[in-house]
Amino acid sequence: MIISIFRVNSLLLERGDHLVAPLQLTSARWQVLGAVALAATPLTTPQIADAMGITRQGAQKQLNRMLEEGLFEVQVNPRKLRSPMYALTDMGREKFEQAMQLQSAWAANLARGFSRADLEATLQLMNTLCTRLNSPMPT
Amino acid sequence: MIISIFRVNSLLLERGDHLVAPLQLTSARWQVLGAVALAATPLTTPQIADAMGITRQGAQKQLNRMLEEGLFEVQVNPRKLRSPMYALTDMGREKFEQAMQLQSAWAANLARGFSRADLEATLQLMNTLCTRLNSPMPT
DNA sequence: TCAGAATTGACAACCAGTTGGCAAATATGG
DNA sequence: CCATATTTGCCAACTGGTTGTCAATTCTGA
Repeated sequence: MIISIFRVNSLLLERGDHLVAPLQLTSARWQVLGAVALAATPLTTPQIADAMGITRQGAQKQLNRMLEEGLFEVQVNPRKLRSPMYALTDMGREKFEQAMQLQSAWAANLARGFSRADLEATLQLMNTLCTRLNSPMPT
Repeated sequence: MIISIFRVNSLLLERGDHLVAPLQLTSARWQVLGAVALAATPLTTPQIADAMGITRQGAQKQLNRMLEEGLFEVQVNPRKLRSPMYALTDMGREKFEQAMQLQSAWAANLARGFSRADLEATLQLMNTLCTRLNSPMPT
């Protein structure tokens, strides 16, 4: 099953890349957009990294590039001058909307034939694996 | 659920790396070992890449390094001089055995509390996703 | 208050994988 | 048999992500 997960993961990334390529996006950028779009307030780099489950440096790379591309704008964080908060620009919001639209058709097609219960059972198993993989950290 | 899969995947890789680090392995090398160990006969680079679901260049990189480390040996392919076949050395076989031993305890712990049916249902869903992600290739 | 700890951004080096180009070897069809 | 197409190995550049280091900022507690 682990190997299946590897396989599905790499296929999802590959197909996801193709899906959003017309929008000048990649899976990675799309995830960053999503992290900020779904948050109630602008986020700092470390918060975005946490939300994505990657390191802050990895998130920073994408952020810096997407800043230049005009998808994000920084808001000075009054409490922490070192750590600006990132918010979507109108352009960024629009990109995300477009991506979500493509994605919903794609996901619906992938999920066809599975019941809600099937999907939820799988999701729950995944989440359990997540917590188990996180908890015992025998450094 | 897609995001959960991303999360589980990255955690599995990270933990897998830690698991086999004492053996001077990484998840990637371990997968290459597995591809060859589980095959009936020695494999060529493209076959290994296919088995792993990566490109031949990616597989080649690992193979070249693991050749130097003595985990693999090449057998001249009588039909195709350009494309040697890779077989495990005794050392390579031993490494793989050690990794499998570590892995079985790890996997059992991850899977605790789930019934065989749960796991098989999830596996089947994953495999279905694999085939759906593979089939419609609107280049 | 202020010394030490933790957070954060920037930078560089690295890993795993991809793409693309090239040349050599192999396969295929007329 | 031979021209052409495919497979294959190698090389280089790139992407996304990691680790490590450094310096600047912020937080904490005595």
